[in-house]
Amino acid sequence: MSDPAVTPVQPTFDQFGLAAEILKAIAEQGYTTPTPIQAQAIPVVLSGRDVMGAAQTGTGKTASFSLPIIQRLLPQASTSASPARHPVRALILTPTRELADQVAANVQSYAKHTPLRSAVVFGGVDMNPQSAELRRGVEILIATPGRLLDHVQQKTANLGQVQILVLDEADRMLDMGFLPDLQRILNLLPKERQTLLFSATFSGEIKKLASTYLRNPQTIEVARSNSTAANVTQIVYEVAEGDKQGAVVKLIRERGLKQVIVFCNSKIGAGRLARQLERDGVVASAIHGDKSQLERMQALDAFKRGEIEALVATDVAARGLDIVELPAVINFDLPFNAEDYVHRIGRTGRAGASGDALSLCSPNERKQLAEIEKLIKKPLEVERLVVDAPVRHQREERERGGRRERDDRRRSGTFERGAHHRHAPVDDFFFKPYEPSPAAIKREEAPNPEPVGKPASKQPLAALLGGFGMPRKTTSS
DNA sequence: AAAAAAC
Repeated sequence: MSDPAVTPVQPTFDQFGLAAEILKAIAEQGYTTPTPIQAQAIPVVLSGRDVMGAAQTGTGKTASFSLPIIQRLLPQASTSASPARHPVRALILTPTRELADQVAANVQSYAKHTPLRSAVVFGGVDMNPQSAELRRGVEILIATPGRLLDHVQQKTANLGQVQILVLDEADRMLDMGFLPDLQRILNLLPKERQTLLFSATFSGEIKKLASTYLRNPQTIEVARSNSTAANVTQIVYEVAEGDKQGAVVKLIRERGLKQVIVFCNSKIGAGRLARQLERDGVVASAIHGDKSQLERMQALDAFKRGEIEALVATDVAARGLDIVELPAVINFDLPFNAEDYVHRIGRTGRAGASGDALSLCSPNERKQLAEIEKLIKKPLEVERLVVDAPVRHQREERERGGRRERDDRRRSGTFERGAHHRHAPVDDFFFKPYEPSPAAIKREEAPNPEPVGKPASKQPLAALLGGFGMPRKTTSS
């Protein structure tokens, strides 16, 4: 579908007629050439038209709306200190707090040579500093919906003069059940305004939202939706569920990964994996919705500063987060929602850099893998990954089934519970035969040896070669 | 099925 002829002269930021203060900030950020979405969106936003934008994160989407918004607000910018002279004129809504924070940092840097003021408000942190900042007056407000409505109720935010609204990651906001909040916010805004809607996909719901709240929008689409970047190498490793942790350590060590996000499907799983990685000598930290906002921000900052090797995350970090030049992401679990796969691996291979997306797939995740391949319209390369010293306790606990005590889960990861390890794992055939390496033998002699499991010879060779061909005994209905 | 987001 893409037309190779449409890559003419290198465009520059000068061509848009942006103010010198903005161009200066862009240059200071080290940007010279607009990305495709920027080249397309900036003129349209400057013209005042509504926009329906489809763009992956990592395509320069934030600048594509921030820069022209700043330009459009600039002529009205007041240097007056009076808060009344600084009503909210542009409102940017995002689904997650981290994304709000990040967009705000970008806006701040683009507007730093202008008199425009920006602020960010989101939940999980003290409202008072936010209220104080809002009272001082801001032209550009970045927010998550819930906290914004809170401020509206407290009368610290007045949306009556908003001229430009941005709905960033709109599909995500709908997924997260923000529609009622969005509707309430939209009803507070002037009808006469410019609305920019960005979404990874144009689902029926998104189209409905757009037809209700956008006026004659210009559609902008860069890179087909649901596609994955060509510069990202995707590998799927088939691995038994209980060996995933060992597999992560192995991948990090073998590939010498200094900065990697490891995605898990559950908050408990993410917390547990982070602790286990730490025990294996990987500097790791978890980020998920049960962590306090402070912990979340600290983990993210430490990761960005390179103080953490592995950031173990739920899908709170799947979208929008921009960590420069992330060399790799690992999917510890395959996401339930195939679209989330695209978002997760969008964390690597940013802005032309190459990246690796490494996914662990256990036998019971075959269906998810198939869904992903269907969505991205290409088969994924599947390799076997042999883990020398499998850590089996997790799987055993799970497969012991009903006998599990309620808080087993929380304490899993403790090796000391030897009595619980007497059952042989049932799905060892997955990557057998098991040939212990010297390191594995050493570990077998360690204080709490794991049973190695049923001899592999009992399993048909086809199971080994075919890998995913074996049906898994269902453990529940 | 799980995650996210206001107090």
